[in-house]
Amino acid sequence: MKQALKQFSDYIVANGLKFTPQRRLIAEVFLRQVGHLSTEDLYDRVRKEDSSVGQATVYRTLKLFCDSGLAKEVHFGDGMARYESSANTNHHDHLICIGCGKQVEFMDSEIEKLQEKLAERNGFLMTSHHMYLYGVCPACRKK
Amino acid sequence: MKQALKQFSDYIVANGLKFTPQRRLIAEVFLRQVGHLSTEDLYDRVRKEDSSVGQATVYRTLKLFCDSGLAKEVHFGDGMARYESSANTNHHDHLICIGCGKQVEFMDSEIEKLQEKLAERNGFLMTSHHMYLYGVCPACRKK
DNA sequence: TTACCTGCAAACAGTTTGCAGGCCG
DNA sequence: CGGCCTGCAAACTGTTTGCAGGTAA
Repeated sequence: MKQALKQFSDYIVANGLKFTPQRRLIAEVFLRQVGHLSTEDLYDRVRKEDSSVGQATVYRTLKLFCDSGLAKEVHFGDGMARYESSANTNHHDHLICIGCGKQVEFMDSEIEKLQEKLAERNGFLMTSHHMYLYGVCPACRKK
Repeated sequence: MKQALKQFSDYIVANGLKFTPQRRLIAEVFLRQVGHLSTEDLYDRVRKEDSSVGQATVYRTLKLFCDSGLAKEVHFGDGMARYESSANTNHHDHLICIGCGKQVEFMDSEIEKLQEKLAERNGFLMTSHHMYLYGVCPACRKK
């Protein structure tokens, strides 16, 4: 079993929960994805492999992913939650094209350092952050 | 008439729309606020001065604020839009306490510069960004 | 066996929209 | 006077929840 999936099943067992076929399937499909996934996307993909799975189960399982540390919820400001695996991928931020919606993920340790400094300057102990840069991508700039 | 309010009425007239009492009231109440305001907050405040105003009008007027450049929509990831005046206040980002929800607004030109550089490095022309830092505020750290 | 889970559908919260009447310009 | 606006309520969208039956351990 892959590492991330094992981490999930361990979490489940450790908390007296059950590692059901649905949870396994949802986790497998989710972990296959490199970037982020909306709940609906994930639901559609899961249903392609087992059409009997309910939407509520997907929602509930995604919550479980977050609790277990397997996934993280991210928001792009369009009133729809998205999730990304925090097991395979490292922390990153988002660069989003306002023309075509293309998304680039990046990480800049210099910015990260400044953020922590800034939080500290305000007396805060920083635990996490979200950063979204919006702009026009190379392809859209040519149009 | 205050500058920001004038900007709004100008925009309205310029687009062949009407500067109605409701729009005026909503704008006045909105502009009175220093930080950000949820739609519901604004609705409640407006109703204290004129209880006949409908919720839909507040929603529609907030959209109009955004179109006119008077306000900007911001998201904190709790599934509820908030708006802040872009007329009186300069651009800023948010530092949010995960303990008590306290919010500090800040602006750091060093970070801003790095963000633009980064976007450019990816071929993007940056137009805007959102940055949210989450952490524990001084008061909550002591608990 | 017995929690815990599931799918379903109803419930929810925030937001949008259709409509009949009202009012600004 | 005519087109834009309004309040109301119904519709919508993403998400959550109650329930009765099913199932992992």
